[in-house]
Amino acid sequence: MGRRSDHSRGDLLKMAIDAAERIVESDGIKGLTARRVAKEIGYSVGTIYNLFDNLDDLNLHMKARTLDAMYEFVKDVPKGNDVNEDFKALHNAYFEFLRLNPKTLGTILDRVSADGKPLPDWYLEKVAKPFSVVEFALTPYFPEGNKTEVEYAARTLWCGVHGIAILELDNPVDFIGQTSAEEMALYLIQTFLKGLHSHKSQK
Amino acid sequence: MGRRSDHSRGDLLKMAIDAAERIVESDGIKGLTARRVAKEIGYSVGTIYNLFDNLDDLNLHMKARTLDAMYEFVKDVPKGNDVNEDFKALHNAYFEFLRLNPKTLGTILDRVSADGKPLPDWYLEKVAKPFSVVEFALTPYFPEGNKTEVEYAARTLWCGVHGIAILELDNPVDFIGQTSAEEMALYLIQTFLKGLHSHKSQK
DNA sequence: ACATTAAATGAACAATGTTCAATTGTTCTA
DNA sequence: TAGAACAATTGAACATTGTTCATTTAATGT
Repeated sequence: MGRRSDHSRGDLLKMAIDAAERIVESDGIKGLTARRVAKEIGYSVGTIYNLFDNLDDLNLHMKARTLDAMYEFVKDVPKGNDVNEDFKALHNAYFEFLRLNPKTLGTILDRVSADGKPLPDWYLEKVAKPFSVVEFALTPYFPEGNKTEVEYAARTLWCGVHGIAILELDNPVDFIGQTSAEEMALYLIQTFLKGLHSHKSQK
Repeated sequence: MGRRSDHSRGDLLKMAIDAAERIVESDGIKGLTARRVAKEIGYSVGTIYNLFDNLDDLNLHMKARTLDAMYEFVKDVPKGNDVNEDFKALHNAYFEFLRLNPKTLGTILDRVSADGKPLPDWYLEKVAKPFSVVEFALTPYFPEGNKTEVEYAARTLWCGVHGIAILELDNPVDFIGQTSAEEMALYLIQTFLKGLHSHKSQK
C-alpha cells in the first residue's frame, strides 16, 4: 500500500503513542516493540520509523505524554491556603495517578538514551511542569520570593517522593515491613516540611 | 571443547559477574549481552546459561554484587557520636561510591523482572544491608529503641536520596538550575533530620 | 490523461535471548 | 591400561528484535 488518506500525520502520532501506552500498561516496557505498535495501529513497521527516529524516541514521546497527563491531573490540586493540607492533597493525587498509570509512570525515571545524548529541551520543559505545582504549594515557606530556592526545595522533595514510589513497583509487598510506599512518601513530605519550618523559625 | 578443568563453577560465576560489571560500567546496561559476557571470559554462550537462568538472573547477581560492595564501602562510616556529622559522612561516602560505580549503581533501581516474579529473598537481604547502616546512624533520634520506626525512617530517607541520585545519571548537567544531585541530597537529608528533631522536641 | 510527489510497505540484515543435541575432556571401574 | 560413564562445554539453530531502504502505490498537480 502506498499513501493513504486514512489518517493525518498528527493522527498517526497520536495513535502510535496511544498504542504504546496501552502496551506498556498491560505488558510492561519490554512489551513495547516497533512491530507491536505497528500492528496495533494497523500500519507496518516502516511507518513507525516514519513517525519517530527510533524506539527510544517513541519511548520519549510516550513519557512526555505521561508527564502531560500527570500535570493535568495535579495542577489544580494545591489551593494555597494551608501548606500541610496542600501537600496531603498533592500526595494523594500523585499516588492516585500512580495507581491509574503504574507502568507508564514507572518508566519516567528509566535511563533510556544509552547513546549518551542529553535529553532534548522540549522534554525537559515537560518535566518541569509537574514540579512547578510542587513549587506553588511550597511558596508560603519562601516568602522572600526566592524563586531558585523554591525550585530547589520542590525538586529535592519530589524527586525523593518519586524515588520511593518507583521502588515499590518492583517490590509490591512488604518490601519495608508492612509499610507502603504511599505512607513512606507522606512521612518524607511531612518531615521535610517540618524541617523547612524549623529552619525558617531559626532565622 | 568438552569439560575443561580451567575453572571451577565458583570461578566461572565470579568471572562472569566481573565481566558483566566491566561491560555495564563502560557501555551501560544495553551493552550487557550473553555473547559479550561469554567472549570476555573466553567461553561460549551456552556456558553463560549453565551459570545463570537467563540474562535477568545474571543482571540480578551483578546488582547483588554492587549492593555488597556498597555495604562494604559505607559500613564503617557512621561513628555514632554526632548524627549530623555521621550523615554528612554517609552522604559523602554514598556519592563517592556513585562516582566510582555510576552505571552499575544506576541499575539498582531498574525494574528488571518484567515476568512479574517477586525478587528472591537472598536479594532482598542484600538490599537491607546498606539500609542498616543508615538505621545505625539514625538511632540517636529514636532512643526508645523502636526498631520498626528507625527502619521506616532510614528507608524513607535513603530511598529519597537514591531517587535524587539516579535522576542525575540521565541528566548530567544543569537539570535543576546549577544544582547537583549531591547538593540536593544533602539538602534533603539535613531538612529531614531537622524535621525529625523538631518532631522529637514536640513530644 | 499523465507526471510528480510522498506516504506506506515489507523484505532484508545484523544482532539478540535462549535451547539442546552433539562433542569432548575428565574421572571412575575393572 | 582400556574403556565405560559422566558432566561440562559447545555452537548451530530458532524466533524475535531494531532498523534500513528500494519499491510500490495512492493522492495531488498540470
